[in-house]
Amino acid sequence: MENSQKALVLLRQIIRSTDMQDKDISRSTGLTPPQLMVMQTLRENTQLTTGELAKEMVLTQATVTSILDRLERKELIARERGIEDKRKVWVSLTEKGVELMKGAPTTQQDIFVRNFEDMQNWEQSMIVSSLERIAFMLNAQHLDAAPLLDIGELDRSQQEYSKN
Amino acid sequence: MENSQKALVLLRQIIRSTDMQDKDISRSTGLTPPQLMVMQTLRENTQLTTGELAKEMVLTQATVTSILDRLERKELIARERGIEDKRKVWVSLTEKGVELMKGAPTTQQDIFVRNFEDMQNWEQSMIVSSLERIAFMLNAQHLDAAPLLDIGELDRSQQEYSKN
DNA sequence: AGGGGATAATTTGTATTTCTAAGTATTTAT
DNA sequence: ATAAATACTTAGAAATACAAATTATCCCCT
Repeated sequence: MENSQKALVLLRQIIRSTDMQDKDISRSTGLTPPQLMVMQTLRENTQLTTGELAKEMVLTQATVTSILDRLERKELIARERGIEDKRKVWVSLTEKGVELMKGAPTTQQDIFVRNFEDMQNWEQSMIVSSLERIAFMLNAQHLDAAPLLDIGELDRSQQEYSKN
Repeated sequence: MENSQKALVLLRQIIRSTDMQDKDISRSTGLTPPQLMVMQTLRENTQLTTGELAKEMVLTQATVTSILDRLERKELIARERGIEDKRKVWVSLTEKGVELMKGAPTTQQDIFVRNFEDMQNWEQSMIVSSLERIAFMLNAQHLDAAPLLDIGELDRSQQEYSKN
């Protein structure tokens, strides 16, 4: 098989694995995958606005608002109007939210780190630079391909998420 | 930063990029992301049963059934009762489905392949073996961690996707 | 042969995600 | 000071996702 095909297959495997892991964590925390993603993002950033969360998760603000509604009802996050800019809403984990995220969610990362650190240093470096290469390529690709794909939008017949 | 942390960050970037790409393709084909995933899976496998699709996509059969309903309504896939085992339902792309998948969806992969093939051979090999390593690790990890995470299920208070 | 359990898919019912469009409040720029 | 832009929410609708129940078929065992 071509190297490029191998890489594509492996990438799909990697994405599938992380997807399954996310579902494991979802189940063990009692959160849905999007809710979990909000929690994870907040764990790493302390405080974010609704808009920043939306951008980070590649979702619309409206979507994030509704996910936050549910997390707020469960008292896992708190919303706070901005003082300096009152349009903004700052979101952060509550005590309870921090507590929940202390359990299972870290486990997976810990296992990864442990396995990763068992490798020889040269291999770690090799992997990091490979991942850098791939990440860069894929990122550039998204930017390049978006305009290309828009050409196809002219004649699509069954458009609109909300109409299928 | 630690190598392991770098790797984690890069993996997240990679997943985010592919996620954005999928959304681009979704928009250009007029399919939702899950619908697209069914189509892509079928493009690679010619014929699959509902259950095989569900397993491949890490979803329940019920969910896949409802996605298939909509794709069938659009005449992009066809269902056919198994002959040798009548419980099974074989799913495949229709002419129209194949046609739709010929456009945009391949573009992204083509760009990837083109970029990948521009690299030196030694670098291609390096990346492939790095991805192999990561894919293997993550896969093993899912299997290892699942039982661990189940322990936490005993005292979870807000369980169940369908009750949040 | 023929019943009981397992398997494959669907149906049902409900919560959640996700989007677009419209609306509100606030800030910024002219 | 007013218009445009920004940040977020609300409203409404389609799609996704699950568990549980149902239907049909298969397979095994006595």
